[in-house]
Amino acid sequence: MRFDDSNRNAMSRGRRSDMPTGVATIVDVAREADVSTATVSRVLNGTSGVSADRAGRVRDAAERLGYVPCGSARALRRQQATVWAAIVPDIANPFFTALVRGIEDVARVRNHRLVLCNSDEDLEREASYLDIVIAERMAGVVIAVASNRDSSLAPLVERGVPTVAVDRRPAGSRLDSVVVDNRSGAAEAVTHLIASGCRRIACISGPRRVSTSTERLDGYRDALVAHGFPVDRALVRRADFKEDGGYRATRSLFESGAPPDALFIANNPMAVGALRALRELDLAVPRDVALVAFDDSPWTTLTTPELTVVAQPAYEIGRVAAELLATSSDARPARTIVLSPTLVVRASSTRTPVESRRRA
Amino acid sequence: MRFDDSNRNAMSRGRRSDMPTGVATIVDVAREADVSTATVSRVLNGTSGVSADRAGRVRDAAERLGYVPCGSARALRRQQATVWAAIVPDIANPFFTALVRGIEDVARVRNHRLVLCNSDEDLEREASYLDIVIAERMAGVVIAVASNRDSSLAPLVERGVPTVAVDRRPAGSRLDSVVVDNRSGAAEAVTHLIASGCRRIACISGPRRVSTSTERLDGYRDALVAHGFPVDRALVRRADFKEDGGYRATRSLFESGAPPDALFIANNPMAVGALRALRELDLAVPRDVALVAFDDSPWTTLTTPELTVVAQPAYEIGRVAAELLATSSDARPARTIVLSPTLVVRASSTRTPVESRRRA
DNA sequence: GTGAAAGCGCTAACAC
DNA sequence: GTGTTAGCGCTTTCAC
Repeated sequence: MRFDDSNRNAMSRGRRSDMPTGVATIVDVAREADVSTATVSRVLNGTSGVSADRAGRVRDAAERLGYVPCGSARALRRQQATVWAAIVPDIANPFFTALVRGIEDVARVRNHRLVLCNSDEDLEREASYLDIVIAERMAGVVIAVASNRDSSLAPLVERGVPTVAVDRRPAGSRLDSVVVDNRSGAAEAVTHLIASGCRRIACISGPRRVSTSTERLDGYRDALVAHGFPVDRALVRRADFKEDGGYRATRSLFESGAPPDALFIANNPMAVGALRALRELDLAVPRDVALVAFDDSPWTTLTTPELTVVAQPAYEIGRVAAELLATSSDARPARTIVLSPTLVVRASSTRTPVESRRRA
Repeated sequence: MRFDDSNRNAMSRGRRSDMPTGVATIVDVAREADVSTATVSRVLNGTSGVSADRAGRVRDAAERLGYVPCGSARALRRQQATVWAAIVPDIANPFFTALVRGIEDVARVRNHRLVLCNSDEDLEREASYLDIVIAERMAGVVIAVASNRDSSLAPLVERGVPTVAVDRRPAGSRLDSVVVDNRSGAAEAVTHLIASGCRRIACISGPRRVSTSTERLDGYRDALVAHGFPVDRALVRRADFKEDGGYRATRSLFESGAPPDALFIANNPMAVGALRALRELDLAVPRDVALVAFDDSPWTTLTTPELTVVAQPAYEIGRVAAELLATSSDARPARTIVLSPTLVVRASSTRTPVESRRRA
């Protein structure tokens, strides 16, 4: 079949006129500009070596027909898409949205499209998105894994898909990654609670399968041990990093015989749940319970009292990860970049001596 | 070139063994299973008419090679991808994340992929995402437009891309859409403020180009007029639907000669900014200023006082929109589905008579 | 039931 | 500079 005997284009170009009604292809543009498809391709891809006259005609024709090159055909031919994927476990968590903004901004500058995928902390959904990444031959992935162990990044690595891990560090894979020093951040938070006079500090951490959970819990223990406090298993809860998990963990802590006088909560959504529980239990912060949570967010200064948090440089994590992605190559060895969190002390954790010790 | 003289596959299959190291194609699977590519395709697409024996061999081979069909090639051939796009103006706004969750859940059931795009209320970014939708020949779009007028959905419509508008209603296009009754919701909120004894009710709305801004402002005016209040232009601000805009509008309202005694704020991020401003100005809610905001979110019950809001059924909007998208066809006429918002009265707007009228 | 082969829209050799 | 042409990997007639 030759271009000129194709009747496809009669259809794709509307009934009577030259108005682009269907989908214009490169062939339509070529015919409209009276050049070859190669020339069209060259003009539209900025390849040099086309006369100004013809280039102008091509651009006009493309404009007139509302031509948008077909991404699939292009990707198929080039064996490479320009799309990046960001896979995060919770799109409603401000930490991850800020992180995504960081990726986005780099992607735009680098001329990459970014699509966002929400794994919802679910391995199956994550796997299905990883399949898409492979199927669409995407140009790169930034991922906060749903699990350090089971997240099967292996297929990506095997196929040489540039991949950067953020926030959570997948076990055993030699990948570029950008994380924060969770352990120190947590230790600093708990040390601060100790300094505020808290004695029974509870920790609500996340699921075992996620590195940040474990590291933040380790930091909590470090601080207790460093100050000669016992590490009481009854004061530790593993929740799911979601609001309801934080709520239930908090209730369970206070419904036990010996309630805590402080809460260290390992992420933002769980802090929302915890605060809800404390309201219901009619417990005042910081008088009855002091509180420090991981991750800052827009609303943490709107509560009464304002929340003390371990703030992560979320936007920066995303930005750095995307830069790493943009410059990734088999040549250079995998890098792990560790950024530092910052303890932001506000009213929820500062207790005057006279106020404390209400409960033994 | 025939299949068997292709040396591409030698490369794509690793150095020595059958281990899938590069990217396996349908040809690899066909060879491995000793069938034709047509048969592989039939098996993997569930087309009937393949013997159990061969089907089994194909599945085994695909499994063994870690074969993932190439989305571009498939889309190119089928002239249709299965991907849906959701384009929203602010990914950090809980309203939109909830809405996206609604879309996601339907997409999964309907076997569509969903990618998320953040237009950031920016027409240029929105346009660039619309280009992608066209370039990738996506199967459908749910969009909350950045502007009713200028959002150029026309290319989508011309090309017959199934499109559903949510939250904001694009002017003049005959599209399926799912919105809430903003005007009534706003009127109800303002009526409630009036009933609480507020006299100088200010409104912080969004940009002119967005329908929700105008509708919520109209509702505000409706309520004032209905109760014989003057509509004072000095009490109306147009901000940008973002936190800083809410902050600045609030400061400007209170730095004017005659400050309001109540604030009606047209979305959630601006409410964050407003609350921040009120804190700085040392104004107490609801004593000095009563407050009602559009959109509920996880933190609205964590502030002191809790926030009175006009809650939208965000998840439901997304769900309905996606159902509309799934069942869209040229055959049926465009539908507009209007859902109802709910006024949730909390402490930020309820003022005891004795407390009010501090300022004339 | 099964395979051969055409061709989706594009880019990149390769010819001229 | 410009055009011709061979496929990228897949689905889908069309023959058998």
